[in-house]
Order: sequence, then structure tokens, then C-alpha cells
Amino acid sequence: MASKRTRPNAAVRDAFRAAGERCTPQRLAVYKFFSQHRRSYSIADAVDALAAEAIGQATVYRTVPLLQDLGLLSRIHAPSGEHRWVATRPGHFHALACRSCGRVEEFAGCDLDELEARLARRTGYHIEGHHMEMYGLCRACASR
Amino acid sequence: MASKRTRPNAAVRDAFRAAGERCTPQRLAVYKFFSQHRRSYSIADAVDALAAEAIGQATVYRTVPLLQDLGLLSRIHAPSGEHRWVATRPGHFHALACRSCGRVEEFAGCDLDELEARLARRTGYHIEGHHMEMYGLCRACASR
DNA sequence: GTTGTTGCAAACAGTTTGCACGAAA
DNA sequence: TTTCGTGCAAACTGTTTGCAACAAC
Repeated sequence: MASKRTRPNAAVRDAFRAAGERCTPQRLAVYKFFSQHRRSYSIADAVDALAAEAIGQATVYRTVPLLQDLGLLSRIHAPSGEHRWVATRPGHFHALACRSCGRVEEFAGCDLDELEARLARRTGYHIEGHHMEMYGLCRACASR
Repeated sequence: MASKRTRPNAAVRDAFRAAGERCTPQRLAVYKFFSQHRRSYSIADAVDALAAEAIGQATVYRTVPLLQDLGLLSRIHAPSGEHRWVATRPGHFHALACRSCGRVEEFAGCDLDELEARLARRTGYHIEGHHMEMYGLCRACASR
């Protein structure tokens, strides 16, 4: 199950290579941090945790957008406005996030094509994409 | 049409009163700034523009969340991650935003109830809400 | 060997806060 | 007259950058 969501080191390595980016232990560690659990983290979380491996905060700040460009990480918006990050498979992605523990479920089918077409017709906009997230409480947090 | 989207001073005044908040010229000016055009602005935009009326930035920073609580302002997320704000009617709100000029169209019907129910069933989450935005280019920006 | 990456610390930007004054109720 | 809001400036938080040493290729 985890193998469907996260990628083994070799695959991450290939993603770097394909993009002409160097594969360093620090970058692998940043990806590993975010992909260890199926949940979102703030950059501060990552900086704190990775300091234990002597990885500097500048490296974390530089690596997160890189992983995003490679499609390995996605930004989500907590209801509070805070930005958080989740390890994801490349491609269209939506999150259902628990606002209490940070746990995240991915889902793909969002059925927004028809709504998009209708809005485009009504407004004359050229619609390029959308951003959608659901939030609430996971089963464990709800029953607490 | 504008009267449907923005509110006359008296209505804004009432919104403050109803919430037990004082109605000051500064607060009215902040709301007026955001509601003047059907588009989104960053807080920096508001600070710059309102400095001309001798309104301090702390006041802007304090007033924006207040207007949000009153349902007069909504936060949207530019694809870049930047936060922007739009004057809106209270209630369920979605934005279709032009990423070039900042113009915003409101729409309400998002048809996500069924998807929400399906996800809740599948994941066991108690879903409290969602966040959805569309972005692209408005007609004017697309034909340029 | 060449080029890109890292860690550090300093710089920077955006946001919040303490306080004395002034305005709303 | 009391209470709350405002403006200013300082403080604070989160993020970015310059640079010398170092590691990937």
C-alpha cells in the first residue's frame, strides 16, 4: 500500500536524473521525511526534524519547491490559511485532510469538468485548472 | 449588479453593529477598498492604497480578518501560493479568478455534496467543508 | 576537474504587538 | 465617561540570499 503512494529511493533518484537535478542525500532525506506517513507537514516541521540529521533549513526551503516541480510533493491549504505539504504521486491530486491530526487521504475523481465547461461558457474565461480540498476530522479524531 | 455584490455603507455599518464591533471610518475605508472592483487584492495592495488616506498598516492587518469573520471578505489562494482577498456576499462562495489581472467571478453551485458523501463513506471521515477555486484567464486577458 | 549543492549567518519581507492618544458609543 | 480602535515604531516569524567549503557527476 505504501509502495503505491511513496516511491522507493531508486525511483526518486530517477526523478531527479530525468529532470537533470543532482541526487543528494539531503534531497532524499527531505523526500523521505514527507513520505514517511500519510499526512501533511509544515516546512517548520521538516526543518525541525531534519536538523537532527544536520540538514540546514536553507536546504529544506530549497528542496521543497524542487520536489513540487518534480511532482513528488503537493501544497495544501489548511483552513487556517497555513501551507502544508504532502507526498503525492504525480498527476491530478486532491486531498481530504484531517484538521486535527494532519492525516491526508488522496482522491482523484473530482467530476469538475462539467462545472468547468459551464462556467467557461457563462463567463468567457479560459479555465486552466482548479484547486479543491476537503477537510474535516478523520475517524480516530472524530471519536475522541 | 454591483449592489448585489457589494454593500452600501449602511449595510456594512449594520454588520459591524450586529457583531458588537465599532463602526469607524477606517474600517469602512478598508471594506470600500476591497469592494470597489470585482477583483482580488493582496494585503500589500490595500496597505499601499490606504496609506494615501493616512490609514496605518496595522489597522489594515487588523481589519481584514474582522471583515472575514463578518462574511464580507474571503481569502483566495493564487496558484503561486499568494493569499488574496475578495469582497463577497456572506454564505457559500467559490471563486473563478483570472491569474493575470486578478478579476474574480463568484459562483455558488459546486455540486460537491455527492462527492463529499461518497468520500465520507469510503474513508470514515467526518467532512466539515471544502475549499474550491478555479483559475485561468478572463476573456480580456486571454485575447491579448 | 567542473559544476551544482550545502550549511551558516546575515538580510529580508510580511505580520504582529505594546503603548499613548483619540474617537465611538 | 468609558471602552475600544488607531497610528507609530519596534519586535517577531518565516523565508531568502551570499559565500566559502564540499560533494555529485
